[in-house]
Amino acid sequence: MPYDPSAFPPFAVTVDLVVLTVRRHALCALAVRRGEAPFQGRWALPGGFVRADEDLSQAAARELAEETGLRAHDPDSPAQDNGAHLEQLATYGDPKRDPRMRVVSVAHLALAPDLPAPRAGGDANSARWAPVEELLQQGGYGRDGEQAAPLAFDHAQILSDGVERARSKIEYSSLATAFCPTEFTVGELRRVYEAVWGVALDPRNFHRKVTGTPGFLVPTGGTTTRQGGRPAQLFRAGGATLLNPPMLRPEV
Amino acid sequence: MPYDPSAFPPFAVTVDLVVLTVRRHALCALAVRRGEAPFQGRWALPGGFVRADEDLSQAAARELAEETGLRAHDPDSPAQDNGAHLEQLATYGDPKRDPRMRVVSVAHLALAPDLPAPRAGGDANSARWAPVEELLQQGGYGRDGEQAAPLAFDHAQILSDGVERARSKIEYSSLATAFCPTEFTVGELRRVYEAVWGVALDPRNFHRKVTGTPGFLVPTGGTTTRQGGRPAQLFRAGGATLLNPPMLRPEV
DNA sequence: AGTGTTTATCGTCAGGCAGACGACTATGAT
DNA sequence: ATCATAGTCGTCTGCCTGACGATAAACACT
Repeated sequence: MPYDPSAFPPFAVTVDLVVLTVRRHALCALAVRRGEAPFQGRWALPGGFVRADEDLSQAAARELAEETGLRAHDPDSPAQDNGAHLEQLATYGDPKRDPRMRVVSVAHLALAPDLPAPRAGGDANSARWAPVEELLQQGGYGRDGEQAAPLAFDHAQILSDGVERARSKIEYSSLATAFCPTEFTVGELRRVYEAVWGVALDPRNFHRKVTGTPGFLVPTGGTTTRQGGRPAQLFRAGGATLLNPPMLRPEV
Repeated sequence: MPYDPSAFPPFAVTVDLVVLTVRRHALCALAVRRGEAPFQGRWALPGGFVRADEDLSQAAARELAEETGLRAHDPDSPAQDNGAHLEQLATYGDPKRDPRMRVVSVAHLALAPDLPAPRAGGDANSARWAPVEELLQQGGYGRDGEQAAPLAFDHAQILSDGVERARSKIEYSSLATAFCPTEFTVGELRRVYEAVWGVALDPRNFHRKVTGTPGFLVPTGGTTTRQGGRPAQLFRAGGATLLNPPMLRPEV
């Protein structure tokens, strides 16, 4: 059977980003305000079309840089620089997910340390970090008394999937360090786990666990008191990516 | 900015399937022989174009049924009928992955019990179950002395990712039962783990573990001697999908 | 200077689970 | 009858975790 270009329907392909960070003890996601129909004025996940000569991961990295200024890690290289972790999440292709046309969106998950205010084309009003609970709740009112309209398109589902991926992945990998600055303390890392999982962890058992896992943390020699209290040792992320045995998420 | 249909490049979107099963103590994948260029005559993963009115999971289920006759489970329903497990794996969109045009492929992973010979349009010579090692090795010769040419396109990468997903997922979920018929013995389930992981497991510890995990296995009351030796109890898959604590894959 | 507060860090102890492995049971094959 | 094969039940030991006590080192008060 010869190749027939009319044998398949054309699609638009986009990348959407779930960019997560931890701010003020809460798991937050980057949201942008839509300036055009459909869903004009509603919050959405950042994203855009994949270009003709671009790989999917390249498109995701480009969108991430445009929205946050972050460079993405190559997932295969050691996590040494200050870039964000970026990985493919899932692909969403319901025929009705975009009322204009057939769009397949390849969602990606990015984890970033706490950043300064987002810059979206210089318009501070069109992008923000919002707690994921606020973005995912149906109805109700957000922190500023603003009506919490649901996210545009199927972005609530995408965000929910991304959060669940992050929650499970910090169990068995060292990914939680992607939420931390280059140097961090055990307590700061513990507060990441507490924010992402929404639970309280025992500081003593947590300290024993993370410092006892080979390759997870590397002491830098320095200390800090930026959290108050007794000075804490500073660490960098070690080379290990898989934690064995994993961190255990407390029961419900 | 108004909606501009020329603002994005058109893509073809396909689904490719990694269909795994366990045959003769080996993890096998379904491969089809390509009848047309490019890669004519080479083995490839089954797959096809997503239709204009179809969701991605629908397209994957349709392709699975066309290739194997299996109906796919709804991933949210209990695994009671004899359908196969089907889940989205990852999406591959390198601009050069198909020399003809820009194709984005949404790969799916299917796990099936041992099946009769595959039927691909009635042509028994164009589809087969092959051990994944054989499909993934570069060069060398397969079981029948046939030159083991690499899989077409980037299908070796897709297959490799699918196998890795299956290997890790049977650790913390009850998915290994998807490789078994409706009723199975503990020994048969253990041989599934051994084939997928490529290791030997202690039959006594394995028996203690799986029968002691609540909701994993439900005894049917029957017994069988189809494996020889002492009659073994028959079980069905229980309702539990997540195993906590997980099965532990032995160290390398 | 002393006291309280906060955070970090070390230790102890009991319970649970996994790996190693012995022992016994119930079939079919020779 | 004996053997080979597979299944099932126990035991023991070591490791890890959760629960918690205790100490250390900073800062903010008074």
